[in-house]
Amino acid sequence: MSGKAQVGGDPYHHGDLANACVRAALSLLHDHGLSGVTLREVARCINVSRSAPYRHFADKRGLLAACARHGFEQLSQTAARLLADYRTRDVAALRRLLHEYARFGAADPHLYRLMFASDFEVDEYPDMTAAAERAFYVLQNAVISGQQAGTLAVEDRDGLVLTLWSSVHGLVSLHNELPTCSVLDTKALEANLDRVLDILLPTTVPSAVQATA
Amino acid sequence: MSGKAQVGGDPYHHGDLANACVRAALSLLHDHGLSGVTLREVARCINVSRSAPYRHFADKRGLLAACARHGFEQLSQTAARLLADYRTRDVAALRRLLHEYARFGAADPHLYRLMFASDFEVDEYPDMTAAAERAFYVLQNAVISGQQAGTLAVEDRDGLVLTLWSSVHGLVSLHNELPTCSVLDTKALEANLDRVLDILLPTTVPSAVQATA
DNA sequence: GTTTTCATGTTGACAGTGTCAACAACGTGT
DNA sequence: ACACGTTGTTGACACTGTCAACATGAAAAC
Repeated sequence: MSGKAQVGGDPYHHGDLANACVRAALSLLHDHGLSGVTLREVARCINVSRSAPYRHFADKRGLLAACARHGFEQLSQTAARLLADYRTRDVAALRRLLHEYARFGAADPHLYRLMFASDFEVDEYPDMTAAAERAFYVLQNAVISGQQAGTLAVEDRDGLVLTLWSSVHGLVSLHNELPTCSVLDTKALEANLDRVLDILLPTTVPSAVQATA
Repeated sequence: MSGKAQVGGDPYHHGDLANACVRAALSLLHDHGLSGVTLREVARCINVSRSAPYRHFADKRGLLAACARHGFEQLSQTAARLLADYRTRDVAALRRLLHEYARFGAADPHLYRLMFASDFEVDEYPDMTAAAERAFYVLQNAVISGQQAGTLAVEDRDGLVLTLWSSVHGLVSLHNELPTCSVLDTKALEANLDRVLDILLPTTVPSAVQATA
């Protein structure tokens, strides 16, 4: 039960092979795309034989699912930290959150694609799905808080959550996959995100702009 | 120069191998996903030797890009036909178009993913990119027409196009990739699309009902 | 009509991959 | 001290993308 965490002396029994595999796979994914992620290359990166990962993952898809899960957890943690830092719960906070989401998606397009466009079956990796669900809860709560703070007024609140998430996800996806498409207008991702949010979150400003003013 | 179109007698010289490859690949993609699309299997489907496709496509990616291109062309043709059938150019026509887009994306999730989430490089397949651009043009024109008809009033018109497309694309993507996600509320794709469009395209119905009135 | 040429299809071969069964090394409880 | 289970290794297999060398047949040149 001792968490020996690879002190370096033991060539056998790596100590933390599962996490090491995920880290190596994430690194390969970031640098060389999905086609660059090979079980054999992953093993090579961490100086382990080619089929060692099979003691920790059922197959290659299992490792990739673990990578996607890691991505979702990183996303929800980042978002939760951001929301914790800023105590205010108005539209400005929601916008900050969505910008953070966009930055996350743009920072590692290959990982983002793995998270949102790899053909995992519906109930194949419940851990991954749960992690994804947790990330969405953070966004949903931000919208609900914004509404309770009175700066968001909509009938179909869950519809707004759905719309916001679809829009931002779609925008990130388009920027990552078709960056030269004319509809993106050669603008940067966050500039376009602001255009989208200006339409989706009209600041109903006339009476009171309390947030940043 | 005779377009002999495979009369069946000639086992050699297929006659239309390039298109046959694309069709077979599309069929395999639809039925078995991307991992089921194999050059060897494609060749097998059309009774041709394994490396025959190399006379028509530089490599496997080339064939896949041709499939994606086919998808984009099908999309823009469907959309253009729809717009031609209905002569009206109001918000209702725009909604019909976006529903058609959603139906297209849901009809073949694997193809949709290939079109919007396969790591083709930016300038790698100009034909495919051009076909994609043409499809977007149809949508853009529908929005412009809707605006000219007076039923759409927005400041940033291109921003609205961007927002609509991001939303619908994102929604389709989420439905395809994470169909059980709670934010989708177990509703069908087109029901959720209506929720999104109710927010994005407030009907400002003939007489009154200013959205935030 | 013969011959040349060239696009198109075939076969053999190779390196690389995911995966598994059989084996080896190590930590651990008895 | 010793058996055992966990973890890592090696050999092997089927399959893949890809290419060079060869085969075929239709059209062009003569």
